[in-house]
Amino acid sequence: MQAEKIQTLERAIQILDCYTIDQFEMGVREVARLTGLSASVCSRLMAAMKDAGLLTQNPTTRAYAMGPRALRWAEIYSANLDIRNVALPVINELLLETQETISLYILDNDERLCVERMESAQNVRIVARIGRRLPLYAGSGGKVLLAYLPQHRQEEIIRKTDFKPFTSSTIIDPEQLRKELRQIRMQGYAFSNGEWVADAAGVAAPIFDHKGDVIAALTISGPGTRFTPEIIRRHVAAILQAVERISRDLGYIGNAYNQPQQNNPRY
Amino acid sequence: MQAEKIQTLERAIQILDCYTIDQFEMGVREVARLTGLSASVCSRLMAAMKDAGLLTQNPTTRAYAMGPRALRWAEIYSANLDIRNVALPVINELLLETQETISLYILDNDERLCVERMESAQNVRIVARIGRRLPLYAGSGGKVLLAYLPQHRQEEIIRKTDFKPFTSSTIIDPEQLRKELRQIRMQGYAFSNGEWVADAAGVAAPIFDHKGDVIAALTISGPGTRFTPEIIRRHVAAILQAVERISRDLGYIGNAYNQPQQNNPRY
DNA sequence: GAACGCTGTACCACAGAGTGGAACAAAATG
DNA sequence: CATTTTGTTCCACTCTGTGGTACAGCGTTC
Repeated sequence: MQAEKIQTLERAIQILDCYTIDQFEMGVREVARLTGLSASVCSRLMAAMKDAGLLTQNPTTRAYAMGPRALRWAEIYSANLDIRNVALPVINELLLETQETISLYILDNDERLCVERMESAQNVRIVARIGRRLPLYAGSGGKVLLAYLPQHRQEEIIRKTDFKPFTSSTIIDPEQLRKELRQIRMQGYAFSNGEWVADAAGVAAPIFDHKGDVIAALTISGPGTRFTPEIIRRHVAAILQAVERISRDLGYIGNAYNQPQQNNPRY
Repeated sequence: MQAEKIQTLERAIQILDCYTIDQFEMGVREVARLTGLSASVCSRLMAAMKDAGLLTQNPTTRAYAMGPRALRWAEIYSANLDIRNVALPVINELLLETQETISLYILDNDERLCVERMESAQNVRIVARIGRRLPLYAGSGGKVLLAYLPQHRQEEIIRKTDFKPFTSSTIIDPEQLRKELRQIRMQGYAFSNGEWVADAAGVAAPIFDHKGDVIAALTISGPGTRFTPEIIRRHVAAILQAVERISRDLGYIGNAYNQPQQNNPRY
């Protein structure tokens, strides 16, 4: 089942993964250094990827940058991700209502993956990036996804996790995390302040599919200074209403065995 | 310079390209048929791509669909496409003002490539798809890009083009196209009605970079029935104002040798 | 329920695709 | 002008990827 890796493919992916939002232009040699591949391999692979449109080459610098070819693939993936489609209009409304950045995360490979975001128009705002991967133990969205996982999966991930203190508020004690996850399950939403990025706060709530499984987390995030107790209360109410609508649109009918949020003041 | 193709890479790309918005789930054998590759090759490559996250596999059907891996690459490409970033807020305003679908196209490989779109919220609307490729000779956006190309490039593309009548309104006579392109250059914008999709009309205008080259086309599109002469006049005014702002934000200072739109009533 | 068609995957001998060190020209740097 | 660093090309070698075949599993169909 765990098939043999295709070397060429792995290497091509490795090369593309070198590029980031900040490091968006890199030469062959630099990529070779980062990947540990030989310069000739990188040169040939990257030239081929240029021909395919996966990379572009600056004619003067001769350095490479990301190309447009992946756009269509990403679009196809997104288009057929039905959570995203259902959530989109609700996210839009939530943005108008809260004036903060709204993001949608799904669980992918023991991490959370941002599949949609709409950014606040305010000058001071949280920028989210579609396609970005973040840890599960830091930030409200991550904690929500972790909290609603089946017990054994949750425990497995916590045990595997190498806790790093991104900020002074990051939860690095597994026992404290477990305690907080229990509380999140009880109240139906999560709150965080500066766990992943200092000064960034957020509230998050889980989205259920027709089977009653949690498949995504919706978050409202912004600078911590704007998250006063009164505002937090309003955001919690807004996000609970939003995830309720999305979950129902996905065919979620009630609460099977996830004993969630019915004893919460949702409206 | 035209390096030898990397077979494995080409094949992997070929496989991913089989998937579309409508055909988003396909089995190994079907992909093999479409690509002409052997089933074993497809199986192995696709299994590897699954491991990489480029594809996902439905555990019950065993069929494959697009995976999330390409999201990040697309995001990196988009993030560093400065036209798009500059255009985004203007597109947003244009959507609010016109209530029609707004799209941004760049020239890529003798075709136009949609790199951004915002959709009208109206029930009857044009749906655009980021990453989609369309021909240059049909539709307002394509004609604009073609019109502002250097003469020899324009001629080269027209000669290479295999004109297909997508609708009864599609321009398939090269001479008529040339005439229309000249007019577009003179008036600074393009209009089309049902050239690419019947019942779909649009207006488009060019975006210039700091060198005075046209790097993109912005379009307003919607059902032809809504495009009355009065509305068209309003949309033309709106889009000219929009491309003016975007071009200026990109460092476009005036009109170098592209002798464009200064003798038009822009405001 | 047997026979069929279909699926995705594992196997393995073989060919050739991809490798990587060295050599190259062209810029950039000192 | 020497030196370093860039991306690319070359070519003999090797190991990667190939594809025909076989297999197991699932639905239909007779």
